[in-house]
Amino acid sequence: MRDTGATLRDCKDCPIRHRSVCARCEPDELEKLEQGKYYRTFEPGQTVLWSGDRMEFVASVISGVATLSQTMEDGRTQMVGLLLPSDFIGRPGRDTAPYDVTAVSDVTLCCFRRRPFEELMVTTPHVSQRLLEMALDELDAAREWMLLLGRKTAREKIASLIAIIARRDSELKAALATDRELAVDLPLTREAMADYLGLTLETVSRQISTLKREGIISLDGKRRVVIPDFERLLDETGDDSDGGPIA
Amino acid sequence: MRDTGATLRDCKDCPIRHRSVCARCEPDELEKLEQGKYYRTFEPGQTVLWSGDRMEFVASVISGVATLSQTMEDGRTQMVGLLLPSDFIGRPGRDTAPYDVTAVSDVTLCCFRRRPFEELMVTTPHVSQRLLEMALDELDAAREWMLLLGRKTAREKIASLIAIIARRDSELKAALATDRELAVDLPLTREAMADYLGLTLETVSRQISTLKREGIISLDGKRRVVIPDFERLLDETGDDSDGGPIA
DNA sequence: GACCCGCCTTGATCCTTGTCAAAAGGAGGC
DNA sequence: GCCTCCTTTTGACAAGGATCAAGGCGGGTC
Repeated sequence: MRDTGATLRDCKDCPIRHRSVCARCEPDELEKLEQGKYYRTFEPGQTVLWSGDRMEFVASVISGVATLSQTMEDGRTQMVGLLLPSDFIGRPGRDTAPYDVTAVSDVTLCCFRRRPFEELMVTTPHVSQRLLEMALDELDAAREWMLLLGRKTAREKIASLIAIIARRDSELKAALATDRELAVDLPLTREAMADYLGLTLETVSRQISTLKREGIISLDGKRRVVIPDFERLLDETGDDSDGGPIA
Repeated sequence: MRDTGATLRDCKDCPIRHRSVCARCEPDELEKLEQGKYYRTFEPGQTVLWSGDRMEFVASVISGVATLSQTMEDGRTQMVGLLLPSDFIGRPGRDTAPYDVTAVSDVTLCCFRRRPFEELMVTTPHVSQRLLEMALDELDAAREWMLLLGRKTAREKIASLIAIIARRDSELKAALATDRELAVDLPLTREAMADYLGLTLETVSRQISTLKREGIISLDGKRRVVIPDFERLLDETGDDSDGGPIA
């Protein structure tokens, strides 16, 4: 929770400028936003927000990975979202957090106090427009995840997770060459993957071992996955050939 | 797909006026909307939209129940949303349907051609504001469903489904008296419930029988469920006592 | 009333995944 | 270098839910 200070002060140089909630803003709107923002950082494992907490701020993820998760009374946990750079935390018009937000890696957030932000939304229509787009995209992602959780086998779940991370990774870097060897870092522990996929960590480990044994992936250390043939991995996801679920 | 004609012409008398996408509209905005709208009806089992179809219109559900679902190549199906009166169909800025939309009962929709609606959104801010609210609510519902799909047992899933339908039902009618006997109609077949819950229809049937045997619910016909003690049903959902999942 | 068809229930069995347990890596501290 | 802690792997076994297979109910039609 230390302040990163002056290192990231200017919105124009912000790495997520074109994809975040402020992506559509005009220079004058950006200036207004710039007034109220402040940075916060979190270390791996640190909790950003507890479910039920009052939300004093909203934020965009600038760097790092955080998770959104729900826990039942007896400890069963389900991850309901993965927060990556440019993703937005918080919901205008709601003042308690519905989920736990936990940093997985070192995370830097660009925060705004909630009230001022809500007022700002009224005066800068480009923010609410963008927020609607982002909410609808998240809704699609959540629904795709419902198919995975409800109907896919453990093997398909693992293949899907790796494919999704690989696809997002390559989006960040360059166009995806499906026929080229590809390597991705899994930002999650086996347990976090299990919580995301609705499995146990043992099953995750076993399925990864099986995919490795069959040559569909290989491991470089525990966390780095090499994908010799992306198409072949996609065959294991249960989705139809053009990548998404039939949808 | 027959036109209901003149029966529902006036927005002021619309049963979903205060909860739909136009809930926030001022009289003058409503007038603009009124120009472009038209009604369509669908019979049980009829498909409103196939996934992949061009979406020529957006719509609000006025009456009846429809489902949103995804199907995998081999036929596995997952329902990703239940569309009830006031729910919105369609996504501004996207022109192919991401999911199948199917009428479960007789359904009446209030439709707008998509392009004019999108233009309208720009000129009537109250529509996009309301759409953002609705999208965020749906996102919460989807995430609650992810917990159910990923972590709940078959028994908890059934109990949760009945509790959710009961709660929504009583919202429509009056305040929920948790200690009073309560009866709800399940608008879904066993198979549709299975698709919603990520189970097979046999498991759904067995769990309903078990809950009945234990006196937690009783059946009046196949579709009507009587809940003698709502609290006791809630105990079986796996959620914490105040109703929602810990969240 | 008899027949049909769709929906639902129930039973027997199988199989995927969860549970419990132990051991193997790997990273960091002393 | 060695120890400790945490993550991951692997094994043996149990169990929850799926699958396969009959039947039963109920609402329509003729």
